[in-house]
Parts: sequence; structure tokens; C-alpha cells
Amino acid sequence: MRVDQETDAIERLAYAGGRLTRARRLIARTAAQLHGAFTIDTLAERVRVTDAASGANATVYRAVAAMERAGFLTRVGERGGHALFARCSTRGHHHHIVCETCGRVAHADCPLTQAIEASNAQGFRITRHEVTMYGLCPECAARTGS
Amino acid sequence: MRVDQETDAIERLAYAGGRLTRARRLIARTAAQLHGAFTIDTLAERVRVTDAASGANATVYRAVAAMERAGFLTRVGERGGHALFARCSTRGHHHHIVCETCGRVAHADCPLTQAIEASNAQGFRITRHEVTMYGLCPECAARTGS
DNA sequence: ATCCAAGTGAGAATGATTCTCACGTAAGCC
DNA sequence: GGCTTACGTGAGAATCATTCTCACTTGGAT
Ligand SMILES: [Zn+2]
Ligand SMILES: [Zn+2]
Ligand SMILES: [Zn+2]
Ligand SMILES: [Zn+2]
Repeated sequence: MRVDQETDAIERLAYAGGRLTRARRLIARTAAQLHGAFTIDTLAERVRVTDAASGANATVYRAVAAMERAGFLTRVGERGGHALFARCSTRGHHHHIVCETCGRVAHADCPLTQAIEASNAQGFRITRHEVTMYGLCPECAARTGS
Repeated sequence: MRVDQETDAIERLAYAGGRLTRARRLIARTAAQLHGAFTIDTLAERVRVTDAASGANATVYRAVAAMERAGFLTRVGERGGHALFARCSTRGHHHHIVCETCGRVAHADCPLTQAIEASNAQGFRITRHEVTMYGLCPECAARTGS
């Protein structure tokens, strides 16, 4: 089973120059197929469906960390104590909206420019901030009714 | 050693009608004395300094949860994997700025009104959001130099 | 083909938080 | 003041996501 060019490109992109092992290839391919946000557990399970020998938890954790470093995945929140990740290679500072029903992820501009300026005016120097919005995506909102 | 009226009022406030045990009184008094954000560990240690028999970790965890329910404490972020709490009885929706050096906590108005409206306009229904800013309070910023 | 640093897997370790359960004691009632 | 009982306590075990250890494998440069 040869790997087509697009898949190969995605796998190389995911690890930004790191080694492409059998496990890493499969993990990147699986992550790219998942829609929206996913937990490490979910990803690991899906990987094991394809190859039971390549989905060790520790390996998936390490692969996700590598893909995060490479800018291929981003942590977009948490659900039930599990970290949520999603494919996000968007450049520039922004935040995420995570649908609590289906996990769909949308981007949001940073709403803090004014808040940070206001804080700076009070003498604070903001060095880091976190903004995460959870809710329902348009489809899930429609399904749930007004 | 009789408890003065103010201290007694604080302790009663902290648990909003729950039982006032020896441990709970001491934990509330200690939490009220701490400035800014603190971790459960720190609070438990300080409690044990005053009364080694009243600072069991589980008890402090439960007392903090009760004080959070009562609206006396609020979770204001996290530091090094430990949840950060601070005294905050301010009514109304708002967020917090936590000094990463000294733990001082400031309030911040919610900057998301427009962001939420923008999301709603796209069909999303935002149900929950988290905003936390970390940085340096005026004093720590001055001490660190420009 | 060789080499070796990077990656893997199984399981142990970590570490914050929560649970269990026998015991203690606030608070309401008489 | 005593009685009752549900709520709180403490010690330690349990949970559970994540990270680490270590012997083994392998990608990929030469
Ligand atoms: Zn959805
Ligand atoms: Zn931002
Ligand atoms: Zn400070
Ligand atoms: Zn807000």
C-alpha cells in the first residue's frame, strides 16, 4: 500500500522535519481525518483500529506533542478532564470556539486587545492569556432547537 | 480563645449555612488572611502551622469546594498544575488577572461581549467561556524593570 | 551496508484530586 | 443540659491523565 503524495506531504508537515516512523505516519494520517477537536484517547483508539501495534498511549502522547511543536495541531480546550486538540495551522494569534456536542472547532479573533490595554494602563503587564469559548456550532444549535 | 465578631462573620459567610467545625473555621480564617491567589497545598500547609491536626489534604479540598459553592472563593487560574483560588465575592460576571510573581489578583471586565455577538451572528451559540490573564502586577512589574 | 540518535512500547511512576469508611461532633430538639 | 443524627474529618487508598524508564527498533544520513 503506497502512500499517495498528498498524504505523504501531510505526514511530513505534521512533524516538521522529525523522523517519519510507521507509528507517526499513521497517527498524523488519523489526526488529519478526525473532524474538529479530539482527545488523545480517541485518537489512540482510532489508530489502534488500523494497526493495533502502533497506538501505544505514550507514543500517541509524544506524537501529538511533536505535532503541536510543529504547529500542525493546537490544544483547543478540554472536555471531561481530557485535553482537546485540533488541526490548526493558522498563523497569527487567535482563539478557538469548541462545539460541546460535535467538537467542531471555529476560530475567533482575540477579543483582548482593549482589555490588555486597560490592564496596562493600570500598571499591569499582561504576559499570557487564555480564552476559550464553548457552545454549540450552527448545526448542533439547530438540531437542539432554539 | 474566643473568636471575635468579625472573624466569626467571615467564617459563617465562607460556608453559607454549612456547619462550622474547628477545621472549617481555621481554614476559612487562614484563606482570608492569604493575599491574592493560593493553591490548596499552600493553604493546607498554613493551616497545619496553626493546628497540625486540622489540615488534612482531603479536608482542605472539601472546605475549599464548600467555600467556592458559597461564593466566598473563586478559582482564578492555575500555576504549575495546581489550581489557584482567591477570595472573591464580587457579584456579576467578570474575570481575573493573576500576577505570576506574587499572586496578586485583579478583576477584569468581560471582554467577550462583542466576540460572543460575532459568534452568534455566525450561528454559534456560546454557552461557556474562560478568560484568564496572567502577568505582572504593578509592583512586580516595577521591581522587574521595564 | 553501517551506524546511531530518535522513536517505540510496556509498564511503572507521578501527582493532583477524589473517594472510602470508621469515627467525631455541630446543630436542632426535648 | 442531654439525645439524635446527619454532616464533617482524617488517614490512606483509589483514580486517572499524563510523563517517565529502559531495553529494543529503525529512519535516514553517510
Ligand atoms: Zn456541533
Ligand atoms: Zn488573545
Ligand atoms: Zn505581583
Ligand atoms: Zn466573560
